[in-house]
Amino acid sequence: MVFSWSTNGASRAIRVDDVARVAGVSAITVSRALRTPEKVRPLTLERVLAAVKATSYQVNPIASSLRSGRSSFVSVFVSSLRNEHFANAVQGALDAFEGSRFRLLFEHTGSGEELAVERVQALQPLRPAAIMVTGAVGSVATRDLLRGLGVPVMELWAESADPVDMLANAPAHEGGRLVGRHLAGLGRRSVAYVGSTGPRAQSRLKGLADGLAESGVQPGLIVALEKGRLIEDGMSALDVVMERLPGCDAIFFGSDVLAAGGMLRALERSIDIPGQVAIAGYGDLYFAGHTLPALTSVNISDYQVGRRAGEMLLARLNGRPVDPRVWLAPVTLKARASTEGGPHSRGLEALLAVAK
Amino acid sequence: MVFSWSTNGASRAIRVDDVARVAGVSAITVSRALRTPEKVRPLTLERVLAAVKATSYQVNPIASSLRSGRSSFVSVFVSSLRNEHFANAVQGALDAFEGSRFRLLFEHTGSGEELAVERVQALQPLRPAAIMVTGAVGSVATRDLLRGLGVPVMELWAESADPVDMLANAPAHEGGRLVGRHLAGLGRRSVAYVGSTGPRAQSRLKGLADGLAESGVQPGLIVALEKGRLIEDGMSALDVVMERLPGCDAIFFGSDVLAAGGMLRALERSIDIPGQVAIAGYGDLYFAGHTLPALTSVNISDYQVGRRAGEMLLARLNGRPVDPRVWLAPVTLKARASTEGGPHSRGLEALLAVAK
DNA sequence: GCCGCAGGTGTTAGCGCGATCAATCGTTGG
DNA sequence: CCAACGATTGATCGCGCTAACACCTGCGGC
Repeated sequence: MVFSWSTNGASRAIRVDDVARVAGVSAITVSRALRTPEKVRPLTLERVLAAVKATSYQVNPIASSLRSGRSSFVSVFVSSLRNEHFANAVQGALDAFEGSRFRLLFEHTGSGEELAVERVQALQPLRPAAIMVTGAVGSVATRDLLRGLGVPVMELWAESADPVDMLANAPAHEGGRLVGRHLAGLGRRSVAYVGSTGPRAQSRLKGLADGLAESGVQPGLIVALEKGRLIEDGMSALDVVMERLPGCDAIFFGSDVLAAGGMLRALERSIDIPGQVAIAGYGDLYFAGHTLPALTSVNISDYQVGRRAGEMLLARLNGRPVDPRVWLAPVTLKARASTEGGPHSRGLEALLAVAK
Repeated sequence: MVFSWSTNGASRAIRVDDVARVAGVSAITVSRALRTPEKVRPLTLERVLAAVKATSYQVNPIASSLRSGRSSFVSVFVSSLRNEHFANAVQGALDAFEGSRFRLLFEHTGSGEELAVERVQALQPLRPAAIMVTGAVGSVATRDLLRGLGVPVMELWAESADPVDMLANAPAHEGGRLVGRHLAGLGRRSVAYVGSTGPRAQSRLKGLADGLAESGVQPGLIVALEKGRLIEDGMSALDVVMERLPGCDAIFFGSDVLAAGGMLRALERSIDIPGQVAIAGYGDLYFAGHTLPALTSVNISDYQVGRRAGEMLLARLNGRPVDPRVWLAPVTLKARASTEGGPHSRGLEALLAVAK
């Protein structure tokens, strides 16, 4: 048996036994001191913690997971980090877990929009401490599987009225309603909606309709984009709107990027914004306040949604009850020049004025 | 019975023994069939794989890690996903590992810019299969520690000439040089640089200087922003430049967001772009081609950098040698109207023309 | 026949920790 | 002083897998 005492070689990692010996207690007491300190006498705790510090001991999460049947990983499903709101939310969750013993583990999502049953099944051997899913969990089979895992589940950006467990979201319906009310309140009567077709878009659209209805207005046209995410998509969507709803005096785009495209195309076509057509976006991306004219948009607190989601999960993981289990982020309308009066209220004419 | 483990939590998970029994072999043979199939007779392999399928067996990565001393996690350090380029790169890496047995694990980065020694030490018990770090690993202690772990290390977005192990990057020096050459070639002679102070910014600036030098031009002013990331920072930076370098005829911003701010402020101050001042950005974010005037920028293939980094790591993890160990992404100048002739070549006047 | 060798498979053991239950300690009241 | 009890601490074992080694088979060469 080769056993090296050399200090310069690949020295063996410190284990609970080593700490136990230094502290003059048994291994299990070290384990308890670190996991359930309230079950250890204060004096003992102190000695153990001192020994931990002295030996630079770090718990081996792998061995811990195998024995306890629970890992310290929070499995995260995110369809794409190229979506800025998703990326910001994930960063929020990361920040929430900073300093805790939990880490975020990215699961492969596959190509489909829906979270596939097999993807959840693949989680089982890992025994994640919690699961975070972007978007609602639609299929009943997947919901049952998730519940069966017996761990906290967080649905992010989900519109579901009946979450699997916990949910954090900026309610799209409310966002849409704020825009509808705003547009109708400004006297707009022929309103088009441009956006994708997912459940969040549906809520947003429903909200828009409800907001408009307060003033007796109905959406005049709905342009559903299958995969519309680019500025170019917004540009061509504006053309579609102007062709199919000639008297249109307001367009609500499902994202700020689309809205920016719409404004650019309007500029090209000499359509006055907001004079002829008011334009509103969704998401309040960093550039929204700086387009010309400044883009009216809905702020959805993306970072906060992820941050709060992380905090809720962490609370549950630490044994604290979380109530209520649904958290809705503040959704605020940022009314800017693209829909109403303001420094650039008359669109291009304002640019001229600035340029003198 | 595929779902038996989920519906009533009582049922035990499938283990190697179960598969072994079905296949009529020993547990170790099952393990070998899955990890090193070339060491198993084809006929046996077939029988085992059939049994795996029949039992819906999934390897328990936790137990595997504990025994083998090597996990299937790739530890990732990213300072912030709010940086779009970083988020895109991470998505690239995620896509590269899709379908493999490896998963990305997000490590807490702490507040400091540099990767702290303790953060790497904290990895030790986890035995990650590989490590991915955003930015170069500067400190010698951290470098030694990383090497000591004996796993593949990937430095992303690092300018280092002497990587710890592997490196994937869009060379900032080259990007800067392209801009310098471009600006000087257009006759610009009084060039300012606005950007942050990190190592990548240094390379970019060095590249700019080299590119300008080809035409005998030197940077006329360097504005170092400690934490400049917002449009507003770009706006105020333009004011600084115009005050301290009155004859300035070109500004290179370290990011497109800063550049957008600069252009907006120029518009407010009736500074003609590119007539009076040419403006170039860096990163070629999605809006760069759609500002007015369109923003000249440097495309850095952010998604590809992460994707390729993931592929290189995966190759090494699968035992294939990776050579060369440094991959430099294509860096291309997207020359647009903000620096040169084109549809909006005369800045505001072009807007007027479009507006008729 | 016998050895040597290599490819294929099995046996044993233990990775490091914590669930479980047993043992011990300290305190209180009679 | 001792019993009774709760509060601490300890001994044992196994979580599921695979490294290390043992063994077994078949084959070629002498």
